[in-house]
Amino acid sequence: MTSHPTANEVYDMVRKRLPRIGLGTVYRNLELMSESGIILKLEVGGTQKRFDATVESHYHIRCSVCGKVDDIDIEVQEEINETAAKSSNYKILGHHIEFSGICDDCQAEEQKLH
Amino acid sequence: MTSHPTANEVYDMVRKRLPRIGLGTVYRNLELMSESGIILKLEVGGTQKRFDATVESHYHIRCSVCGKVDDIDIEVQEEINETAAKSSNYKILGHHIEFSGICDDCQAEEQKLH
DNA sequence: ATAATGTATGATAATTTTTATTAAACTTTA
DNA sequence: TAAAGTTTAATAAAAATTATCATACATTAT
Repeated sequence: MTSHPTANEVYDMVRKRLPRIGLGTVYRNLELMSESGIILKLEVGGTQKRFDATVESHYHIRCSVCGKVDDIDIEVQEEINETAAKSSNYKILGHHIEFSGICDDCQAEEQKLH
Repeated sequence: MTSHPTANEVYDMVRKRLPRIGLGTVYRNLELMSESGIILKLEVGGTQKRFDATVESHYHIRCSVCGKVDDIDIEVQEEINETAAKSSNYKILGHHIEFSGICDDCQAEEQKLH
């Protein structure tokens, strides 16, 4: 899937097929899958972690109103890691860009109120 | 300060001066201060939120080993918001870059083991 | 087949982090 | 200096995640 569900949202989806599955099983398998590189665990803004079926490097945008997370399809900035390495004594491993904005659904909601 | 303490770390620091202060008071005031723009609330990777005394736009790096968060002093990419706006139907509000890496302390730790 | 061993599960408890509640202490205003 | 307003510490509650463990399920060996 292309959405970025939280563990609870995955639980709700999976339960439609496997009604007796436990939330712990969902957490455990999401963790195992992200450890083995099948999925990504996103530590984006908000209170919950989110999971991403696309493991190739890409960026995200998070709606400041509803918290929804979507992919942002812009070019990955490979060179920025070297730039960062020059002005830091960390060994740079990678980077992630998180945009914040208002999704079209929430923009429409806002319009309704005026 | 230039570090990026969690609420609990702030609590520990403040308690040295005000031993009877409560953790709730720390959370409440950090929240109020970030709402009014005196400080930043960082929603970076890891399980806890962190707070930043520097409110001017800048980027961060997080140590994958110990979780420490530092500033990365590279130029802020103003134009990237417009790039993102073109390939998204979100109304873009801003962005944040979080690098991941290994801090010098943890690099030194690693050396010790060899 | 079936017994023995290994692995994953659901149920539940425990932990961690943050937010909410509230009576009392402190401040400001009248 | 009394009344009203605000902030606090203490505590409870909520939200998210991780740990525990007996049992169910699957695999392998006999």
